[in-house]
Amino acid sequence: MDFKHDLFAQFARVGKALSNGNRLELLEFLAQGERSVEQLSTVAGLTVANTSQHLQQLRHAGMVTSRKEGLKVYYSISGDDIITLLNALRAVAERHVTDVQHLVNTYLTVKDSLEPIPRAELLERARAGLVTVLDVRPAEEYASGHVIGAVNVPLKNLEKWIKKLDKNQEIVAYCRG
Amino acid sequence: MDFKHDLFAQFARVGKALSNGNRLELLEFLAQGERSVEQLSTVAGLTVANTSQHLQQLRHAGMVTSRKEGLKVYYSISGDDIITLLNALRAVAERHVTDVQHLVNTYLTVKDSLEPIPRAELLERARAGLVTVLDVRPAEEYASGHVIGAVNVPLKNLEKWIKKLDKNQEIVAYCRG
DNA sequence: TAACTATTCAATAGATTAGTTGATTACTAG
DNA sequence: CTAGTAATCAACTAATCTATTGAATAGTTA
Repeated sequence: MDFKHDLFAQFARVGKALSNGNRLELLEFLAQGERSVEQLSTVAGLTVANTSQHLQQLRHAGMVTSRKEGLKVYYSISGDDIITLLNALRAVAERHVTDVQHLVNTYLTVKDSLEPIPRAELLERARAGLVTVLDVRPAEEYASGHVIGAVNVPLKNLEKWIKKLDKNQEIVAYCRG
Repeated sequence: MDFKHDLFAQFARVGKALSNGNRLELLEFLAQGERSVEQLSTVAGLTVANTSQHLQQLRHAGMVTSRKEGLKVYYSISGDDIITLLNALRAVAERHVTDVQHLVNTYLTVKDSLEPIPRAELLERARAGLVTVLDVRPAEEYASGHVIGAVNVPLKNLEKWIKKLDKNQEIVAYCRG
């Protein structure tokens, strides 16, 4: 009876798509909205060809869809369940992979916010797809100088989310370049 | 700035753990409760050494914990967030990987339930760790002769879940051997 | 039509992963 | 102490994956 074996092999197709850091990064950007291959390649620091291939793997796993418009091909997340999956993955990594906690703790402390950006500019940059916004406000558990989690905020929520924050509270965004 | 790169690489550690069908199968069994290496190896059809190595990868990714008691080592899922992650993964695979739908549809139809098992026996077998219980009742969308999803039910929910079902409705369980 | 751009394809080399085998460790029971 | 059991370790081969390179395709613009 190979049914079970085959079934898990198919589940693993989705798992494989998540097994590479660059693909996860691409997915996180795509979670913020539709992006062209070129945008994705520059923001992830990969060659265009390489990016294209990763995107095709993601498409093959059913996690992204593409649409051609003129010269450009725009990729986007293929459903909300993908976002749910990414969130679950991040949650597990943050809770259980000690290196993640270590990384976050050593690179980011509350005092030296990496790059305080005016919120208007932040929104604009996020729209342009050049920034990944990470909510790194310290969690209750760790209030004393260390941040515990970095949570990606999809673009559509960003606007609301910024308004909710105290004007004096800093938002730390991680951006390349 | 390698922070971002490193961070995604760590996230990918969890993804890698999910990238292999055998590991996913092990996780599904573990989702039903604590199991010894030997139990896991027989139920997944792997050698003990191979199973042990997979389990260590899972432990390294923080997804399972182990506890030694006498000669045996018992592994278990390291938190509810792992269950959440597995559910999210399954949901994506079922929705987006067409081969999964094809597999489920060709192997299982409503009429020829693979193995109708008396519910008492089912529960007992599940407790023994020899069965994976799949809820394959047809979803609304596909009501006409095909099942759409196979949902794994953790053991602790199984009892309640069985009671809720109409006595006449069949449960299809997939079991090895 | 010719030049140009964005993306994909195909081939390749190096790195990583999976499964097997046989030895080794840790523990139990006689 | 000896034999036996459960699990892990170590070494190895085959298979798969990643990134790079250069060529090919499809669409646009002059």
